[in-house]
Amino acid sequence: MYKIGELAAACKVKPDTLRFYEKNGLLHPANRSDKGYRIYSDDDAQQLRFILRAKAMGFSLSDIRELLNIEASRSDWACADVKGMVEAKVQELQTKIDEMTRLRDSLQELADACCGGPESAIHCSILDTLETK
Amino acid sequence: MYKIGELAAACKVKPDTLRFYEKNGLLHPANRSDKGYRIYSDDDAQQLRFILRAKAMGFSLSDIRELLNIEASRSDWACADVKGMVEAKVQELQTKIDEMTRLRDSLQELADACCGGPESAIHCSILDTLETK
DNA sequence: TTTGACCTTTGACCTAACTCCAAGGTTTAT
DNA sequence: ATAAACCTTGGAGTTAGGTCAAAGGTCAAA
Ligand SMILES: [Zn+2]
Ligand SMILES: [Zn+2]
Ligand SMILES: [Zn+2]
Ligand SMILES: [Zn+2]
Repeated sequence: MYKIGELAAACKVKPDTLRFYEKNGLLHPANRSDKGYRIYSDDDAQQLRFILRAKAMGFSLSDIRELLNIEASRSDWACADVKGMVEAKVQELQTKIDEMTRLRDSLQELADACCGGPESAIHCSILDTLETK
Repeated sequence: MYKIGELAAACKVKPDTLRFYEKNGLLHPANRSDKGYRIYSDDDAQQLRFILRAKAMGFSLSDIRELLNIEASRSDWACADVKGMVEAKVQELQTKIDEMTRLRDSLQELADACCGGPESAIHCSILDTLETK
């Protein structure tokens, strides 16, 4: 059984983060002390670690809420459901990667065309390109 | 000379966007009509196109403010300054791309380990992995 | 007993880049 | 002349994931 500061320290997050997760339906402490302090169980601690691991894998908090629902009653779901979520996330990331790669290449091309020298930018091809596409 | 709605339509943005750019020091209309309407000149229109092109290349509005400063007095800057900005942006994008690629690969690995079948997720390796790293 | 480290709640603030709304004045078309 | 379509300002709301501050209650050690 942990008080909020203890669990937060153990998982290297701030107490406010745990309150935020609670407000957003991700982690409710098992109970409260008679004075109203949040008391977290070992199961809660494990669930927090689940949340943090999923976050580190790139899932949003709303993805994680879904994953926790599935985890809470695994037998109601199929592997296909879970794998589908993960693959959708892969696709989402891939789309962003592609877009950023495209931007990076355009910028690199822009940079390559500029002499990069110490003289005045009056003739700078980068500015020229931005000025008149 | 354009009223705000005309310039906005010509560049496919909303009037509110132009007001936002003005408030943020990116584009001030050349003058105002006697009744207070914003009046944009052709130079303003060109500057807006500069802004939109730079945005499409991935520059933030604060980057663009800097680019506009340079553009406004090109002779005070060197090509090296401009090229440096662009290369910093390339590096910034590259860092994000690398991070997202790492995430994508981890997720793909997670997905590959799951059978993805229609049976119950009780044995799902994805959930197992998230539960106990 | 008193200090200091905890805990509680409510609610504001942060970044980025808009987007929308309300209440009112102006211009344009019919 | 009047209605639609425009313009003005100020200020609030959006998304995501927290982070902080204020005002007060609680607990442990010296
Ligand atoms: Zn040069
Ligand atoms: Zn140059
Ligand atoms: Zn399976
Ligand atoms: Zn599975």
